[in-house]
Amino acid sequence: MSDPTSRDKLIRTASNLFRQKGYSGVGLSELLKEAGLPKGSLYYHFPNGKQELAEAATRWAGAWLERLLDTTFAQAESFDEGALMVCDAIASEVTSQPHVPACPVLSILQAAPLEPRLQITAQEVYGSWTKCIEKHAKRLGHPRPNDAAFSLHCKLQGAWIIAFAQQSNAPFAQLARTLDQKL
Amino acid sequence: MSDPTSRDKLIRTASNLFRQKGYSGVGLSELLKEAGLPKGSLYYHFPNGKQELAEAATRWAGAWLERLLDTTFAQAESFDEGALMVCDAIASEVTSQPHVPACPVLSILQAAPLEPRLQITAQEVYGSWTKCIEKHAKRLGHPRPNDAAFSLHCKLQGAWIIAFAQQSNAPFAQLARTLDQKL
DNA sequence: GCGCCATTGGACCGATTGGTCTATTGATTG
DNA sequence: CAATCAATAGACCAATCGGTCCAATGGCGC
Repeated sequence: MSDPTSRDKLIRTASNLFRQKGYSGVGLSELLKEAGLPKGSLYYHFPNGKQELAEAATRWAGAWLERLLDTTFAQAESFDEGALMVCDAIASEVTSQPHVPACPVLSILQAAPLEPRLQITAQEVYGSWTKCIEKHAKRLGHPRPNDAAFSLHCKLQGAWIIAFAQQSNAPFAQLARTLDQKL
Repeated sequence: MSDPTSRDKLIRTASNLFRQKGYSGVGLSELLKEAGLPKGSLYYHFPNGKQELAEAATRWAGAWLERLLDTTFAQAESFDEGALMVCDAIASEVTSQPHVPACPVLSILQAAPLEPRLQITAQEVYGSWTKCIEKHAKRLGHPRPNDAAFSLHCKLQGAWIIAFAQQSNAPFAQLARTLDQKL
């Protein structure tokens, strides 16, 4: 059939770069040079070009984070404990890289006015995360699963953005502390 | 001396556009056309071009939001009440415009790897907000002003991003609800 | 009315943008 | 071996990018 490593390489590289510089901040030439692939490969695997690649990269990274949320929460015995574990999990994932990457959705968010499909993608990926957290909130017997999931999602997003701005995982550490104090 | 309306017009227009499409998503020609000014004016008022304009626009909008935080919290009689009022205040400001704008700092955040000055700007503006909230937390007798300020800042940032993605103020309404329930 | 200078207007530049198109490669078939 | 076709390689394109530069403008002091 086809070589999965080439398409995969494009998605991974796109995800990395977009999460650092944003959709509009990354040029195709830069992306392809980083991936070590020619332009022909991009438009073979993604006929709609940059937008289609960005969507695929965001969904790919989005699914990865959803798995992280799901498996982490699965080990928790209470919602509060799960929230804390998720906070630590994201913090360590984010800091394991030389450059602290932004949330995958953030990369395409500001391109939404230009590319309507990306706005839909962003909403769907956000929705999948909230739903995943809500599922575990329900399972762990939280009285208001939906509100709890939304609240945690908000806090994580906020901490992630501040961490990205500071290029440090300190905000995640502080978020963990405030979660502990129920602030 | 000089006409303040021209420089001002550039800053306002830049702030609006950057908060919709991000720093890299806005071209100079588009910006100048929107402002109704020629290129000469931009480089007269901002010799360092786009980057300097973006920094000025972010600081300008940052100071505006700080005033909003300050005056809103000043009317509160408890930290929790202040947090709720601030949430509502931002929500109504954001929804009063045809396009829900992102947080001013977000516009330049993804350009930080390219323009180091903008990263410093982002950190300073974020810091000014947290400090402002912390000041009021202290005044209102909160036991942990710093953690409380950070936590509220996180929640607001998170809700703002989700509101931007959905182009709706519903996330602010839900945040207000979860604040009420101390989630 | 004249000269000065802050400001504007916009032509122009090389570099880069996202995208198209065709020639070529190379592994897999018959 | 020949034919096929998925996949790569990269030349090429018009459009736009951010930035430079200088001539024209216009209000104000003399």
